[in-house]
Amino acid sequence: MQDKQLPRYQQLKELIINKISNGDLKPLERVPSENQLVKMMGVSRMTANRALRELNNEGYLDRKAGIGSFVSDFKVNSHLFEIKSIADEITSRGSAYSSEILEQSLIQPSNDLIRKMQINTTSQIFHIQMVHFEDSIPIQFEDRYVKRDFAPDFIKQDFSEITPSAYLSSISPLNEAEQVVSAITPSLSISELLQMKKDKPCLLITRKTWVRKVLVTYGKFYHPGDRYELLGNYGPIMRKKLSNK
Amino acid sequence: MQDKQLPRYQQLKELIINKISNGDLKPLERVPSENQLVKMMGVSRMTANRALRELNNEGYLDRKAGIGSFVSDFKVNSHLFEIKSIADEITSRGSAYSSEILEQSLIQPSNDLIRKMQINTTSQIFHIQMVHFEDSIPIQFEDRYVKRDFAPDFIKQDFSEITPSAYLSSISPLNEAEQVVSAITPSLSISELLQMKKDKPCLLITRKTWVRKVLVTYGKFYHPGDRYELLGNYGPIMRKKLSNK
DNA sequence: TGTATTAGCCTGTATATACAACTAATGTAA
DNA sequence: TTACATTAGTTGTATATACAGGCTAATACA
Repeated sequence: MQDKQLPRYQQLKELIINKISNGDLKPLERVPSENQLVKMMGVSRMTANRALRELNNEGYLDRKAGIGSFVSDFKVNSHLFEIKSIADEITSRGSAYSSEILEQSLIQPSNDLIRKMQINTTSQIFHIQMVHFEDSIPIQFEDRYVKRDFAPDFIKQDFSEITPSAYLSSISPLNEAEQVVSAITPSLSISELLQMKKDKPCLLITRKTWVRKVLVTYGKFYHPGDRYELLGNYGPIMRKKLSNK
Repeated sequence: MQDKQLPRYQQLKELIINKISNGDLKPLERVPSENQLVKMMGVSRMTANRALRELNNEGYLDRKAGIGSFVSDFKVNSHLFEIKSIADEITSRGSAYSSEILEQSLIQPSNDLIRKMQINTTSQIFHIQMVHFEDSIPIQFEDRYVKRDFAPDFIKQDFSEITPSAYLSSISPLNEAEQVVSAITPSLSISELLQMKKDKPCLLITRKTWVRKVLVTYGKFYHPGDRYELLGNYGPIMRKKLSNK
């Protein structure tokens, strides 16, 4: 695909990111030190340093002088939060997660969708609609489209076991996203799905996600306004301190 | 304030950030090259390189091999968007900006505010309420509190000339923020201020901003749901390409 | 045994050096 | 004039080296 090779620090970074995202390296697990990378990978220490330092800045790792580098226990506050699965979010609050799937199909995209997803007319698109519950209370209605080439087995998945978001992340780390947040009055059908009172507002998140500059999913996520808030941190990543025990 | 001095690459970064934020360096303007910084500042090229490279990663600069480094014409999509002044946002859309100030005073904080702003009971806090208009249509109701020590002259400012957000940024670059976005049904008074129809939803942004780990402002920003959307980009910053002319 | 020291590993920073790739401007030859 | 080559300045990457400072565990010593 890409004819010229990436710089070595970038190769190092991707190697480590891949090990994190496929589970080879688990949160809080130790990652090779700079000097180990020097020996293992045949790079200079400064190159290893740059790779680890940037992964630290990007929130993948936690580093501490005198101790070492460790996979970050992130996904909570990180700038990657938008990729976080709603199920993780709910369970991390100590609540029970469940879901109900309304539709899961392969469709011919409408003209509107062709424009929004920047595809050609012959492409086929997966479509899923489901409701996510926190302690049996509906917290999100998900209406998502996924490019078929990116996730050819999307249709076979059991999304009561793994959320679409988590499944897509397992295929490849989603590394770019754009989201538009707005407040709307929901349509009657959505209002009923979310068990909302009449005329109550809805937080609508419209999100596009890219992998290597290629758009792979487009989704709308409706939340009851009185049951959901969207948290964002900006600036230097507020990272958990490493415990010293 | 801080007893031990910052590393040199960090000093370089802050020097340049300050020149950008106080207008010494304007968008698209050239910043000293790495070799110029070597001569001017007496650092090695790698140190200058690190400073400029990180400023590039953080969205402050645009760099191009063979050309140079330039102040980013950002504030549109950048991760710093939350600091952007609503006035800039409106004028950059080609609309006319105006505002109406409802209150501007020095108050004794309530217990609730003391908790939210992490202050002690003797502190005094500035309070401002105003409405921002786009082409004479209300687009935001701002309800903001500001620490007195951070901006002692806050009360004297004419915020029909400069928005509170822009004024605070001019004192010191705000480098950390947390915002919570929610959808609410506005109170009657806010609904009237924003000239909204009854039962229409409101996008509420609650934002805290820090300077060097110290919270300086706490504000609530109400937007009519049908007239405002919040855009966020995540992952590698999507930066405008430099034109080559 | 208990305590202090030391050795060794870790990250963090800083420098000097080198080469590659890109761009703009200049000089040169057809 | 035009086309091509050269040159100088820029960023991008990579290496080798050095020292500082944080932390841990082994060691030496009382």
